[in-house]
Amino acid sequence: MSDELVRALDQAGVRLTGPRREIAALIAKRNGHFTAADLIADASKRRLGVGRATIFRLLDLLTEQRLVERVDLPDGRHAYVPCEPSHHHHLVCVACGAIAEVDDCGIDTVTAEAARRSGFEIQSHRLELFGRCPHCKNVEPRQ
Amino acid sequence: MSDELVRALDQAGVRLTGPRREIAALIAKRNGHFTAADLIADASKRRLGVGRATIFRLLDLLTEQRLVERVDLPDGRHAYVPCEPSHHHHLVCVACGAIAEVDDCGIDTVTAEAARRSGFEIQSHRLELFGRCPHCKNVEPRQ
DNA sequence: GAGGGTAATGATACTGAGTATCACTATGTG
DNA sequence: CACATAGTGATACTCAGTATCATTACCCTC
Repeated sequence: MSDELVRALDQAGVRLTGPRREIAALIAKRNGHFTAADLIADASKRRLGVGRATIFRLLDLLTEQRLVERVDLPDGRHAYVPCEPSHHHHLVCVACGAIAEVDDCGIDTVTAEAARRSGFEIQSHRLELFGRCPHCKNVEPRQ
Repeated sequence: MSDELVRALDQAGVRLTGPRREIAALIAKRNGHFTAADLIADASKRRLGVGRATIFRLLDLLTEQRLVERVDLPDGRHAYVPCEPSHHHHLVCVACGAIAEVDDCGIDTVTAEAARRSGFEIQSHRLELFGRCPHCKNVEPRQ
């Protein structure tokens, strides 16, 4: 649950404050991606006295620590995904918001080929896959 | 030049208005990516009487027609890139902003593999590569 | 070429995400 | 326990993008 995030924050050498624990719990309670607005809504719904600014600050911190990654949804919104701090890519379910992680199965050959053709020196890349997760695929077979 | 964009707009069955021609010229004059804010600044610098709303509207229209594509920069900003209306990916030079297009050299095998492992049904994907273009690679060899 | 229906425009005001500031609070170290 | 200071929430702000609406100008028809 949220323990994992809290533990990681502790190791990062930052203070373990009440608001941070509460926000971590909110994040743990969501599965899949969420937006900053989601967390702000959650917090105000439960009347935690947590300020908007604190939520944005924690998201920045978590992103810096690579405990969370920012994903740009196809519609341009920014979402966050709690994840392993290693390099990988995300599969986003457009129906329910579930997220799966994939390690780079073969992407390196693609980037190498692109570099060869273009003459660019590639430093980083971002691959995002959008579709339907196993569950949603069956529930609404097509749409 | 901007003729290409204007011609494409004509074919799309929309009106070829003065503001649209002027914005198309601004886009043509930039090479590589640009943000909406760039165009707004250009327009106000030249005292074209073009409103902000019109610029956003034309960007939407161009995006719809696939004459321009939106790229999410690593820092979260939204940029636009004039490009061919076929499916492809972008190489973005982080130093000068130049853009190169690459067709999907092998990405399909990657998405197929990811789908197999995760059970997702993949509908679309987005691959963005960031690095240094051949010119910038040589000018400042490392940084 | 003129007339007219209507797509497009620009001004204005609005929304909503994210940031800056700053006095106050609470954490964890010594 | 005391204290330095990281962290907080309230507030106000900026900036991208959208909605509205009266006015303008395209371009189709004649």
